[in-house]
Order: sequence, then structure tokens, then C-alpha cells
Amino acid sequence: MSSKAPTVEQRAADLRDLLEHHLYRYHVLDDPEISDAEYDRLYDELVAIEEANPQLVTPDSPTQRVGAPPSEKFQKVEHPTPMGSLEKVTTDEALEKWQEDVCKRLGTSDVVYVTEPKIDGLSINLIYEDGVFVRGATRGDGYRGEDVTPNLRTIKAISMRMRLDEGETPSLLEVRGEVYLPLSGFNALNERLVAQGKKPTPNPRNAAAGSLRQKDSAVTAQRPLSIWIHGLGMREGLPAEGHWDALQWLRAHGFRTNPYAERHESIASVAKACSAWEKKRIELDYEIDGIVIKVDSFDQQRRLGALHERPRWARAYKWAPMTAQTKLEKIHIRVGRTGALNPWAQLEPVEVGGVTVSQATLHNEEDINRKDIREGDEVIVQRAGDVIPQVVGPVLPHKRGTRPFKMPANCPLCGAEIVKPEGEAMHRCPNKACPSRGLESLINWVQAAADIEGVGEQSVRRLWDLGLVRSLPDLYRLTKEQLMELEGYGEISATNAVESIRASKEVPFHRVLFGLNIPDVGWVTAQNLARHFETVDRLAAATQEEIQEAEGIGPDRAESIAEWFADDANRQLIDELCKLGLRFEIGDELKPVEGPLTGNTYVITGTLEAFTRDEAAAQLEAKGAKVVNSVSGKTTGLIIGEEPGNSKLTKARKLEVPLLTEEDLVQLLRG
DNA sequence: TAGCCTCGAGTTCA
DNA sequence: CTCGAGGCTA
Repeated sequence: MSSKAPTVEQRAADLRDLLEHHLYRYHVLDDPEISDAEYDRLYDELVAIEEANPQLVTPDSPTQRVGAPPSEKFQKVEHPTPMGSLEKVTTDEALEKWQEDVCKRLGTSDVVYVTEPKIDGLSINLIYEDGVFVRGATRGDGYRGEDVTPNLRTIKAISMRMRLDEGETPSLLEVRGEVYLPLSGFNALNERLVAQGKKPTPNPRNAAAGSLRQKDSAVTAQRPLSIWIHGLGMREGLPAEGHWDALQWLRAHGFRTNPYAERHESIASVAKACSAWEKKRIELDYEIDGIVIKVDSFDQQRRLGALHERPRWARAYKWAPMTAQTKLEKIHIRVGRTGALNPWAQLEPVEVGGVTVSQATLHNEEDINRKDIREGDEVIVQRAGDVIPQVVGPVLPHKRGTRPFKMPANCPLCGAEIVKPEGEAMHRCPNKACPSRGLESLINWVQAAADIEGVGEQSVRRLWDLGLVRSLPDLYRLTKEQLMELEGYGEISATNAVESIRASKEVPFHRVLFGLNIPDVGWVTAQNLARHFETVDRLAAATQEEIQEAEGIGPDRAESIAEWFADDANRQLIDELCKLGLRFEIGDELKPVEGPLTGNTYVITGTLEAFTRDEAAAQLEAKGAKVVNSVSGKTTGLIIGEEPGNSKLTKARKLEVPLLTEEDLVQLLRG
């Protein structure tokens, strides 16, 4: 090492190399050598030198990634080589058909394939001259795109200067990739927008597109965009025989390539990878909508050629999209069993994640207006992770003359004036006699509380409309003859239904309590009340303070329970049900079980093979264990079936809760 | 009083 | 399954 201090020029050049090197370690190799703070120190040093010596600033300097002046308009530029698009396949059969075509054209079945996740982002073409990034453009129509160079410079995962070997001098290089917004960044961005009172972006792809098309690149710099590089435009002189080699070459030269690229010797192996990734994709921090499959060999690619700018040597295996666009035709209101008003969206039916969605809940007024959803909008619908579809937000600006959604002032069923308690999200119909409450609680009774076979929601609705059943006692007085008036009930089904209604008189006390529709009393509270008071008489006679002594009941719940029992109509209902023979005293079904698993708490997720979740829970409880619905630090183990819920799994991993298979469960039950 | 845990309530489709 | 909020505990 020379003892002489380096010149300022030398130091600036060294810093540029160093910074570029650390960006490479961080963004491309995902293996940083220095801390963010150390990086910042080097960066600040270079900024200081460049400020003092403006003549030393080079276009590829890491400091040039921010602060380009806002441009008026994006220039259209022609791509040196056109950016083709991919033919898609959606089934294994189509994939096999493609393979047959490939083999027939090539006259050999000796074909190697490379697969990569298909990123749901924006296709970008990057141009490097003499190893330096000079221009980048969006795909556009494939021939001409928009020049977004200043914005691309802000993306740290894009190298400003290639890592060239000694003597390597590619005069012009065209590199293709997909710019995307990581999900973590997308969520953070939306939180920020909402906090600023702005509308959140509907999905990561739109957010990325919006970020890249900012007029002011300083705004783009605020967005944590990233890129995966997946190919080259021209590859003359590239020392690679195929796509796989090219990916390694790109990575070595400073480009961020996706780590999940795989080589496959057979199409069966490709098909397996595609279906495996359909499940695994939720683990990624970015959205993918399929798998890109390429014939590896460049020679074979050349012989296969393209059709209408679509290469015969590549396919996109696309899954059923988890999000879709459709028209929100109308916003309806449903009144629930507690009187809560639930707006829901009637949608033009659309395929999402393999099922047709035609309605979705909109939760409440505040939620609708925060997302700025209006009737007639084109909206994005998603079914992410779980089964239940949600309306994410509008795609386009609103049509003229539309107005923000407003809850009706009166109940659509009974006309009562709607109230919205301060600080609560829900609007409510305050009328305790509102038909919605009676009907919905009857439905709750037949499907949840008493679980009556042969009488479902639809039958209850029709019985209600005919005026045959307007209350629980009515249900227990229903005759076979009356039931047979209903469409769909013959002699046999009516007999069976009446029999199961009669049998449901035997449901234990706590289920009856749950079915009474007492506000704030669900499954668990009903059990606690039954255990504590043992008979309905004692419960009904209890003061608010006495009720509060039961487990899990605080002042709020105690108040609403006491209030419910103070109502004459409710006391009368209990009397009637008592006379009809329903159980209002605790049996021995709630006796605490002492067993080998006492003190253990389990959560079950996914579908088990040998038993239903209820059966598994019952067997665990019979051994003294507790089974709850959400994972926490107190959970002894998470039992995992087929297609487990992602949120429970993630939480269990984070809290280091043991994961148990169905086999482990069987072992556990055996003792 | 904060933060964790648990519960209630509402939810879609095949 | 998720959300919001009540109840419990450190």
C-alpha cells in the first residue's frame, strides 16, 4: 500500500467502486458485508467530495440515483430489439401439448427447460453502453416504450455499472427485467397514504406502475421498488450456451436475478414445479401470477423461432388469478341478527382464484369511503390467502355525477331510524322488534345453536315469509302438514325435519343460551354462564355485579346480559321454551375433564384426513386439552392438516409454537 | 396502563 | 378467516 494519500479523484473513484460493490452485495447477492450505517458513511463521503468538486460527478455515480429534475412528459423510445410477449398455458395438458410441439419441431426429446417465477410487475428494458446504464424504458407496445430512466436510476437493485471482467467490453447490452414493489413496501406505502388521508393503491402492480411513472423521480425514490432481471435483448458475443448460463452470467455481472430459477430435465418435472409454486407463492415478498418456462438451449431457441413476436420456445404457466377486475353493480344493505347494517356489493360475476364471485361484503360505511368505492365503479376483487372475496378499490377514476356511498337513514326492513353509536364502526337498526333480528336469529338457531338437520336457511326464510314461523316457539310447534305446504318438502323430508326439530329440544343448556341471541354472548361466554349459574332461573335473577363474577365477563358484557334478562318479552320467551321442553339447566356435558392433556392448548388449521376439526377438538377436550381458534404464546401446539391457513402458520413459526402433523395428533390421543 | 389473549360477529362459495 | 374490542394480567 502506498503511504501517499490518494488524490481526491482517486478517492471518488474508489468510493464509487466500493458503493457499487456494496449495493451488489446487498441487492443482488442478498448478503451484505457492511451495515447500513457504514454504507451511509461512505455515501456521505462521496457526496461531500462531489459537492466540492462538481467536475468529478459521473453519470453512473451512486449519488446520481436521486434528484433528477421533474420531466414534463415521458419520451417514447424505440427498443433496439422488440420485447415480445409470452403465450400462456393454464393446464398441465396444454403444457404437455407445447412440449410435444417443441420436440416435434426440434426432432428430439432431449430438451432442458428453465423455470422462473413470473413476477406480477412491469416489464422493463435496460440499456448499457460500455458497461454503463444509459437508458431504461417500459415495454409499451413491445416496439416502443416510455423512457423512464431517471426513475429507474432511483432503484438501487438496478446496477448503474456492470461488473466487467478484465478485457470485457460489451459496447451495447440490452437487459430485460420486471420492476415490482415488494409486498412489505406496498403495505407500508398504503399505510402511509391512508395516514395522509389519501386513497390507498389497489394492488402492488398498480402501485409499482404509478411509482415508476412519477414525474418527479424524488417521489419514485421514496418507493422501495426492486427488480428481477430475467433475460437479454441482444446476446451477440455472450459467453453462454443457454438461458441458465445467461442467468449466471447476468448475476455475476451485477444484475439481480431471481434465486428460484430451476433447471428441469422433463416436462413432468416442470409441471410439478408449477403446481408446487402455486402454493409456495404466498411465502414470497412479491406477487407472482405464474411460472415462466423457457427452453434452455440458445441453439434450440433459435431453431424454434417465434410466431407474431411470441417465442415458440417459451410459455407462461398462469394460475387462476387471485385478483380480478369487475363492475360493482349495486351496493345493498343486509340487516344482521344484532341489528347491524351490513353493506354488500353486487358484482358482475367474475372468476377469482378458480371460483366465480358475484358478491362481497363491504363491512361498513367508513370502510367503503376510505377505499372510495361507488356504485358503477370498475373495482378490483381479491381472494388472497383466504376464501372470502373482498373489494379492494376502484381501478379507474369515478364517472361524473357519482357520489360517495351513504348509509340509509332508515332501516330498509322496518323503517326505524338508523343509529350509529359514537366510536363504533357499525350503523344499527335500534328496533328490537325489527323483522331482521327475529329472522336472522332463527337462522342462527337452526344452523349454529341447535344445528337442526333438514331445516336450513332457505326453509326458515320461506316459513317466515308464509308467516308460519316467526319465533322459536313457533318452530317447535311446527307440524308436518305445515311443512309440506312448502315447496321442496315431501312426506318423508317433512317427517324427518319435524323429528329433528323435536330432537333438538335436547340440546344442552349452554347451546340454548347461545341461541337466545343475547348481545355479546357467543359460544364461550354461553358456556361460562351455564357453568357459573347452572340454571336459567339463577342467571335471570342475578344482578349485573353477580353476572360479572362469571369467568370472562366484565362490566360491558354483564350489563348487556342483565339488560336482556330484564326485558319482559325475553323472560316470556324463556318461559315458553321451558314449557316446550327445552333444557334450561346444566347437564353433565360441561364438567371439566381431567386428563393427560390438561393444561395444554391446541389450535387446528387445515383439513384433517381421519376426522373433522370438530371431532379432533372433541377428542382432545376429552383428554383434558383446550382447543382454541387462534395461535398465541400460550398455544401448546398447532395441528396442521391439508391446506393450512397461512396466518396461523406464520404466527406459530414466529412464536416458535410446535407444529404437529395429523400423525402427531393421533399419537397424542393415544396417550 | 399497555399489551396480550380470547371472544363475538359477520363473511363466500361449492 | 379477519377485524375490532372486551377482559385479563404483568
